[in-house]
Amino acid sequence: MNDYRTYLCSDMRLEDVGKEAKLAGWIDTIRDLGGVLFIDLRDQYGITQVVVRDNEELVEFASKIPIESTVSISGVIRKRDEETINEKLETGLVELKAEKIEILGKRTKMLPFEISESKKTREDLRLKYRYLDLRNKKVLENIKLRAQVIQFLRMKMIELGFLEVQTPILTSSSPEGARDYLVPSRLNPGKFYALPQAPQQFKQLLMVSGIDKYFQVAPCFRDEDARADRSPGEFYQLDMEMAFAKQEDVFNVIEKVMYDTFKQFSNKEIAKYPFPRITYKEAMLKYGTDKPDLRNPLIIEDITDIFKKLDIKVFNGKIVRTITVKDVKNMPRTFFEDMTEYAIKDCKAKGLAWLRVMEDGSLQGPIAKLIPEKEKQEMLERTKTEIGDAIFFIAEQKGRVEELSGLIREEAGKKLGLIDENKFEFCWIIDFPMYEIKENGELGFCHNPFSMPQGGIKALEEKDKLDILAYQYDIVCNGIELSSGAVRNHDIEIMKKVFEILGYTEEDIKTKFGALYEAFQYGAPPHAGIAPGIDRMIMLLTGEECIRDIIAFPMNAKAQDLLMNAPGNVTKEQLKEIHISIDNKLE
RNA sequence: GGUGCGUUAGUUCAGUUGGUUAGAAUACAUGCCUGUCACGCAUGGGGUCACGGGUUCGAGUCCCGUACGCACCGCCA
Repeated sequence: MNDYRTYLCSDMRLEDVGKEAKLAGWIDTIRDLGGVLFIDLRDQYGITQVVVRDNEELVEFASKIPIESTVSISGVIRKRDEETINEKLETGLVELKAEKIEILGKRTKMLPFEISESKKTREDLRLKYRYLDLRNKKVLENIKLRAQVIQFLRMKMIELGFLEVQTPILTSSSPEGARDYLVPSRLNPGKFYALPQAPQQFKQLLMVSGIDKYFQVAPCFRDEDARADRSPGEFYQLDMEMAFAKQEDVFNVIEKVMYDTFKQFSNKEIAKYPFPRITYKEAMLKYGTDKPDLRNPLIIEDITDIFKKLDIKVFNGKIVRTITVKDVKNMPRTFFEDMTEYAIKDCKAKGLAWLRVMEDGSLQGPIAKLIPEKEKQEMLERTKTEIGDAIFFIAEQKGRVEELSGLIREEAGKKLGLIDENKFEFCWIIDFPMYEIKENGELGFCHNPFSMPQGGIKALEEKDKLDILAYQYDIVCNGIELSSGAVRNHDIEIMKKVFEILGYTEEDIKTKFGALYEAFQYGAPPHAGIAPGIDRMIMLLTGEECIRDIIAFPMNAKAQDLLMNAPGNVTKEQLKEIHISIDNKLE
């Protein structure tokens, strides 16, 4: 290959025995046995054992090289003896007998942590020395997988006829929900660019331009707080949009891409597409969430009507939902007590009623005696509860009842071991409402204002506002929301009406979405799209629970880059140039 | 902005009811060892117990505050 190496550390095989060779890499370990010593030499691709012997001077020299230094070692490839073969290594049948060792980059400082143990090390330290953390094979594997996944996604999208178009990073602030990152403009004093929260408006404008199928591995920027599965600051989406397309057209593309990608990079079982389509309303009722984990077989039922006929204090005036757990006759009473404690402590519920159906058909549990025989039978039948099963009861106000029953469903599924970790279960959540009542009691958009309302102008004029649905959908996998998407509203008249309902004028639309508003008056195609989160896909594929583990140079929870010291201070001159002065009170 | 948990050797951790010289593993240094592969063995150096205050005869240990870290809530096309 070149002066440093003629082989990679993963490549030597039996057929190479006898050849002169040169390897370059990092010293992973040195095993010094006195007269002979072994070096495990590591590069991105693998590890090869180097043996140093029969040369006192070279052995002495090698034994003093600090591990994690970079070296170039030349010698002859030899076959390992039968009893010294290492089956754990790809290169384990051979080794390089060193004749010359050259130190290329000596490690002169003490390592802040052991490379092989870096995943167990304090996170801020790992991030500060990320380049060392990335020497760890397991950490590197995630970054390699990420590269492969992104390459595969690109290839798939191109195969399906999509065109990758890059959209600006320096753009204007958009009223899309999250906080913007702002960038001051030197040439335009007092004015600011914003980094895109998503290329939403650009991709819709591309549709108006005549781009038929757009996609982009798109960086997105949002100034919001982090979570374990949410990187602060920046993240990537597989952004896509299709002209002359409806909801099902988007589904067909994404189902193929998701299925193929997950099939390609995971051994877990994936249900073949079409993925189940679940309406928002049904999801909230049956799973208590708009991002259900379908690996969990438990289903929530509504039996409010049965309790309406009775007069039981804790249920009166409440919506009553149940979760039937099958075959729990051998579960100890503590299971039910633990569930109740979970509901009260972790979910801030007032309580959690439950009933179990005993061998003789009798009911046991805190509310067993309060329910008359007729209603008992009706309840068991409706919830398909049989001997050996049990029911949990969730009684709450609307809104809260969904949330709480969703949490109970999730916890019961976990506790009973019902969740198959070897599966990916995708689904679509469809028919999101167009509007919802916000916390301040006012009507607002449920998702985003770009979505096309179902039923058009007619529905907007005639229907109860809260009953109006949008062509708005989410794709969910194992309880994780990968993305939202929508059929967009490309009709100015409908758009005006949509905003008018919330009290916005045409002027407001012009101010907020000027470019789109204008463009849609020059012949816009109906279009639809979606933007699955790439980071979350990779988390699912790697099984990592922390988003930082699948990003090469992640920021910490406070959106700081500990390696590069960002955000950092700038000089007065720099500030002056961009017409910014810092409020002294902040310093 | 709020809540919870945490902070002891370079690193990962232990440290009993508050008790006298704060330990282990690993890393590091030195030495021994000719077939190891997480080599082994021996010896050694290494500590502002996060910081500040308080209680106490005595604080790594109990209390209060601060800082930092992580998780969660709020927030999040």
